[in-house]
Amino acid sequence: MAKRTPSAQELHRRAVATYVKAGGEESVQRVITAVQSLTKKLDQWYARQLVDLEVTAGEWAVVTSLAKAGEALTPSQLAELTNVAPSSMTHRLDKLAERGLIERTPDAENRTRIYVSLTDAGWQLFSVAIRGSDVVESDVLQDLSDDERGELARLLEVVIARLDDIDA
Amino acid sequence: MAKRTPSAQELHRRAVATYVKAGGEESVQRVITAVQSLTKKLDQWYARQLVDLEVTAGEWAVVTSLAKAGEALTPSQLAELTNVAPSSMTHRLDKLAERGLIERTPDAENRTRIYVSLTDAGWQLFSVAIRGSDVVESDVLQDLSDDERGELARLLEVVIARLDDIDA
DNA sequence: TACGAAGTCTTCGATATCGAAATATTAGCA
DNA sequence: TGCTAATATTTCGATATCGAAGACTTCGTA
Repeated sequence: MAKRTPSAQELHRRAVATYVKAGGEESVQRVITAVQSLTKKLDQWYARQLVDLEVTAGEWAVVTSLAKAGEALTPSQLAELTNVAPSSMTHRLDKLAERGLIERTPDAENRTRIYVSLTDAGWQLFSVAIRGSDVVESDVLQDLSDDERGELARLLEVVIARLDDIDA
Repeated sequence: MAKRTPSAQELHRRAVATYVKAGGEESVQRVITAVQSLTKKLDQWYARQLVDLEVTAGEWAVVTSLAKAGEALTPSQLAELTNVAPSSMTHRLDKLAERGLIERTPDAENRTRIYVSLTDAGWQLFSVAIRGSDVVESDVLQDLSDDERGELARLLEVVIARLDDIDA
């Protein structure tokens, strides 16, 4: 390769500069860009871990959504939560059901509706994957003290509290 | 729908609790989960904006990568940057070239290599989209003071500086 | 120079995703 | 009740993506 790959830090600086030049506000772009770069890098690591578990990113999104919800969800809700078309969910659930990770239960009260829930095997897969990724995530945050982590989390949570009020 | 959709804040709390229960560390999961939820929500908004511009998320990833790089990139580099298989990039670039947003230039020194660059139309599209999304992003951060935005950016940049040293 | 290994992009067949239409059920209301 | 609209899932055809293999070029080294 002709040029050495620039550091993540350098890429971040360039990205912010580019967005500002294109008309973005600096104080906004510094935050948003940082969040995006972090997610992109994390996604690359998750992708590798998922290969080992023989689960696609889309299937994993379904498993985590169910785990986080703590209750059964419908295919449409899962499609919304995982940013995918409802029609795509059908096949995805088929594959997950084949592997015994989820199960579909018809709603007795509304026969157009189906509830999807994690099986024990699904929970087990979730737990194994989380413990694996927690190791990497821990490494990523190693330069932040406990106080700084708390402050970072607090600031992000302020932003999250605002999310529902926008657009609608 | 049977139950009201829970707030983003409530979803975040549940998510952290779930990850901790599955074996994750709380100070880590509070941060990582917050970053993920924020990105997911942003992605949903970007998706709508991109529909208006008649660009897919994958095509947009190529445009931003080129804009941020500030120089021509090869298809492999673009595939790496946008988390996609190299073979998928071929067709994506075909579509972008058809629309006149990018152009391919063979490398004179190494004939196996092709350089991809943004056309003027490509830059223009980028600029329009950034100015549009900056509005939403500004709204998202409206509850943070300038000092808080600076602190949030600083903390995230500390994390980013660590990214390259992990895994390799 | 010669030749095998490595690098880069594309092609190919299989699979996943999308948006629109089809199917079926439920809700609202005259 | 009966009719229309809304809701929820699936089916279908077109397109996008993937991993493996192919075609070509360059590199390393004897």
